[in-house]
Amino acid sequence: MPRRTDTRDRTLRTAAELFRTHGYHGTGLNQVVAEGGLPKGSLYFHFPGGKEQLAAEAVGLAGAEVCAWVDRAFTETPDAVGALAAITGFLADELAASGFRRGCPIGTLAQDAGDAEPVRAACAEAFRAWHGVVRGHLARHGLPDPDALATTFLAAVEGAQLLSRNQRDTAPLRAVATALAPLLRKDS
Amino acid sequence: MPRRTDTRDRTLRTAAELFRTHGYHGTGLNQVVAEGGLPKGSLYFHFPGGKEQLAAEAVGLAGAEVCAWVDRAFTETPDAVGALAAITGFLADELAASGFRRGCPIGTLAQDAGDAEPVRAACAEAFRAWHGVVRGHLARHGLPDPDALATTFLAAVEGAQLLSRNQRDTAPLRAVATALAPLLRKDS
DNA sequence: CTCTTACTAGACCGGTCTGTATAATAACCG
DNA sequence: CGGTTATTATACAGACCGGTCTAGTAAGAG
Repeated sequence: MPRRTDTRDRTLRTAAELFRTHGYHGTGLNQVVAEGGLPKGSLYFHFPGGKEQLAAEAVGLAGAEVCAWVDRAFTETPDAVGALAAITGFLADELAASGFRRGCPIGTLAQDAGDAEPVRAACAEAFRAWHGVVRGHLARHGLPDPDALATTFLAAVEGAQLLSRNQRDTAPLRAVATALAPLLRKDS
Repeated sequence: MPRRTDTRDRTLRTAAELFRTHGYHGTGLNQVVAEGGLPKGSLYFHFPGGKEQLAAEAVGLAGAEVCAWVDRAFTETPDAVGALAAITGFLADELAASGFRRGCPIGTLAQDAGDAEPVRAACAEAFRAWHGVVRGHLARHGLPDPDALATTFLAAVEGAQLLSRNQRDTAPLRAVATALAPLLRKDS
């Protein structure tokens, strides 16, 4: 039986947008419905698991998009330093454009939806996939200990987003891009 | 007029503990009162600014403690590499001991209390102070570009806490300690 | 003892939260 | 046409939210 409306998808995207801005507990389902002009009656039809399922699926969606986008950043630049610069640069632009309101769709939920196990698991899975992509590219460039390096890459980018958003200043993202560069050169 | 009870201080500590565990919106004031065995009637006597003031002051308190502790880590170790290892090691132990429940008292609130301006400002101030301490020590060790390096230090530690907590594994904190070390040696 | 001030008890407000009813509508299938 | 399934409308339950209010207790000052 094929789906006949796009309500489910629109719900997911509206929710993802609100979650990354206001966090898990800071976002109400009524808010999601209102913001997206969505039919309230169908919320628990499409997501019988309630808010937790909604958030978990939103994280899954965002995670896949981030992975694809990071992968593209690495393939479209000659080396890892360029990829890092592209990634932090894009994040900085996006952050500033939103008035420093929208955070990372995964990191934000990872912080305050830790008690909702399905959401936590979805975030962990997204981070794992993201880490795998970065590690693969670092290894391809012949960098030493790509596993720990990829983890540090992720942590620094995630932390820099946090700092930049909180301080309403893209400086942390830019600082990470420059300070981390030496680790991403072959001769380090 | 001197204070006659320690209620205010106990409220602050209970709130800080709950906030770093469940986040800003995930923590209710009734919960704070119940958890700490605190007099509900006096909540708005001590904190007329309500939840926002409570959270902002809790962040201030935690921020000062973190600063002092980081400063000690740097003075008690011969070089920056040792300090980073001590810091991440302690954080990993503390995190694991709490069953991966308690996050950074500043970072957690910075994520999901961004709309509560006083709380956001308190977090920004705490990060600023923390950054100042680290930058000072890195400069003292003669490291180049201590400002950006300190920012990266902070971002990586904060991000690693996020990852470790979410994945219920101290590996990210340990990975950051090893991968970031080359940047903290004089001959880098 | 009296008075002032610091503090607490605990009920209560309107509002919002997630989640659940029941029933209506709308499309496809035979 | 009838029947099945997909989807939505709407009202509401029950709990909890942050915050306010009034009344009162108790400790120090004079």
